[in-house]
Amino acid sequence: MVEPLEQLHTALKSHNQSWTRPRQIVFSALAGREPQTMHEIVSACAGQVDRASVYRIISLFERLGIVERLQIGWKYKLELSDAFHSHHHHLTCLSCGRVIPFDESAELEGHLQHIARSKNFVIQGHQLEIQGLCQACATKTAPAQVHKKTRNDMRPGR
Amino acid sequence: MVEPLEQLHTALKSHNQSWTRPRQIVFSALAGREPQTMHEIVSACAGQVDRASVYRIISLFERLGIVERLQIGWKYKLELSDAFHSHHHHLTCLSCGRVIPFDESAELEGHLQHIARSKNFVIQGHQLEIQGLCQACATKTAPAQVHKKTRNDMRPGR
DNA sequence: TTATTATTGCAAATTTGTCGCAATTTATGC
DNA sequence: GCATAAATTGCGACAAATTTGCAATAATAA
Repeated sequence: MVEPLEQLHTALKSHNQSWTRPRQIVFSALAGREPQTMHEIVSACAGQVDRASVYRIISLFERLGIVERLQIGWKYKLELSDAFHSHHHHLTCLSCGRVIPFDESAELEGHLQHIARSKNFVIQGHQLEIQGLCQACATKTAPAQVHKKTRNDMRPGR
Repeated sequence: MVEPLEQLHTALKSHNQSWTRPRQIVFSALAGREPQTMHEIVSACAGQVDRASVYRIISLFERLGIVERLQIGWKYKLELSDAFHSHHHHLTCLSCGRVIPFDESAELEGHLQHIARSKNFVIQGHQLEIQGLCQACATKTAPAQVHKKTRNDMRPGR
């Protein structure tokens, strides 16, 4: 198995991008973890990489296809992309916020191609996100309800 | 066909939520239009509903499943959800930004259920977004490239 | 209507994301 | 290696987006 940092090095080099310390640090903060919010990444790099640089680096990584952002309810999170993980999607629990990755089937892939063709559309990427309740929450929680008394000037569920 | 506002009334009532003027206005700003940015919605309600209230109302609508947000490149947009439209997804052109809606097939739906079951997950909703090039752009545009000299402290996307 | 409870508007505070520019690091060619 | 050119960072200042507290106002229930 290839070292993740090696892979980053290769990826940067192949795009004529510099191999720098901050980029390694940001990458490491992402590697092998659950998708994270920008805030979490910035915190993880605190003292080592400036906030503005984290943004610039994440932005670069996105353009290079090294990281991908996914929408988790109201916020977004970032994770290393398929080249560094395997292509997958997520089941997000609306109750506890847990993110469960899953692989996509060949049939599903085929469907997308079929849909795109019918619209004369050339697919370059896709996201599939499913929300619901994980086993733990499904059993202990009654179906989510919005109660009258509930404060509602807060964001919808993670 | 049911009046959209009637439908909103029913939806709010069924959740024990108040039927208020600001909510009707925000709803109307959304009804029958393309997905919009928060900014566009706030502008559409200018003078009628305060910005903070628009945020609170959209947030409520999301929790009630009245609106859904979808990621368009770096930004997000909001649209009325399936109950007020029909259930569908989008093909987004990375070149011109056009959004092409499409319906999902029964098979696709079946796949999702199958995947969820294998993880003991109860589905409550899902999003499927596809990016690529629409017919017009696919024919006239060469595939995007990342160049060395390109400034990289700007956002990716389109 | 009146009393009670939820929702709004407003102003102010946070949070997030950007920008310019000098200081520092990488990459390159001896 | 070492000097030089080019790219990347850190910093401080901004700007935009989103949230909050609270008093005023509108909606609901009796």
